[in-house]
Amino acid sequence: MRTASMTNPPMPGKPVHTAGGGVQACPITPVLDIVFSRWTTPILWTLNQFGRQRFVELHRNIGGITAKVLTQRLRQLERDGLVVRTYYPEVPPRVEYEISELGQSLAPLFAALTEWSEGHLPLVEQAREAFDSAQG
Amino acid sequence: MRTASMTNPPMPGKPVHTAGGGVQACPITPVLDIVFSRWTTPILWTLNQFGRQRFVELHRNIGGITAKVLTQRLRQLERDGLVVRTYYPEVPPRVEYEISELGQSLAPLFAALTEWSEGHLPLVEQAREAFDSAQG
DNA sequence: TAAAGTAGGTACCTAGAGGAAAGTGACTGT
DNA sequence: ACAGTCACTTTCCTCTAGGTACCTACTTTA
Repeated sequence: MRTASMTNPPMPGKPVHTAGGGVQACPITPVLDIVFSRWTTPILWTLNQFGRQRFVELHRNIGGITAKVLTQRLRQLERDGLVVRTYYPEVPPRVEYEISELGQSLAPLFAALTEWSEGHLPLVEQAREAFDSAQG
Repeated sequence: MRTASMTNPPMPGKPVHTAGGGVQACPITPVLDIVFSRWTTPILWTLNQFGRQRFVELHRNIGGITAKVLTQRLRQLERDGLVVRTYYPEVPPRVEYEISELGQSLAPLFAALTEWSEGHLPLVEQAREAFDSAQG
């Protein structure tokens, strides 16, 4: 019975890490919804890595995402100021996406995550095998 | 019509950032499923911040999460080696959770995310307002 | 006798994100 | 005349993560 949230209904398909009425002292949950929700990270990473791209290029480069969801996520990222969309009213229409300055400020975070991944993902895999062989 | 994945069905409720058949060159997606999926971040952050806690303490400190999901996420984090669970077979049973050494290696990442959040979340909020007032 | 606390387990159900596929509009090439 | 391209948009449908509710076993307290 939560009252309808007063914050931004306009954008559809917003993922929500923070559930109903949590006090959430955790300061990094808001970032998750913006940067690390489903599909946003591959999009930002691809744009940051390969630079300005058209819609279909991006679609091919990411792989597995549907056009509908890609559009949704790009709108969301544009609204959040992380991605810049440029529309050329030519005929076949052309749209190009690039990462914004604000989006580029995420680069160190991505680098840190990649580094952690390289160093510690094998340990996670080890832990899983140990856990699974210990339990039935 | 994807063939049933051969990787770990044992653990229920695994969130999946990487969809069906993506090539995913993006190197940080695996980390998202482990560390930054729903509820795992608040759990890890709370354990890292306030240290070893019992189940109900954790439940109260996080807020908004149900006992069932908290149990699921804690099992998953234990399996991944990020959290250590200690069971005391006393008569009101007692269980204590603490962050593991591997989990502590995430602390710099959390700090970096918090720092980014403090510096750039206001800009995201600005961008949203600008976008919303530009569009109808 | 009954409730409360502790750490969950289990069964059922719903909301909503995300997938598949078809439509759109304006023009170009054959 | 008709197909094709691009960047969506729309409709329909499925799947499942997560919520609600109820259960365990044991002891202490009212």
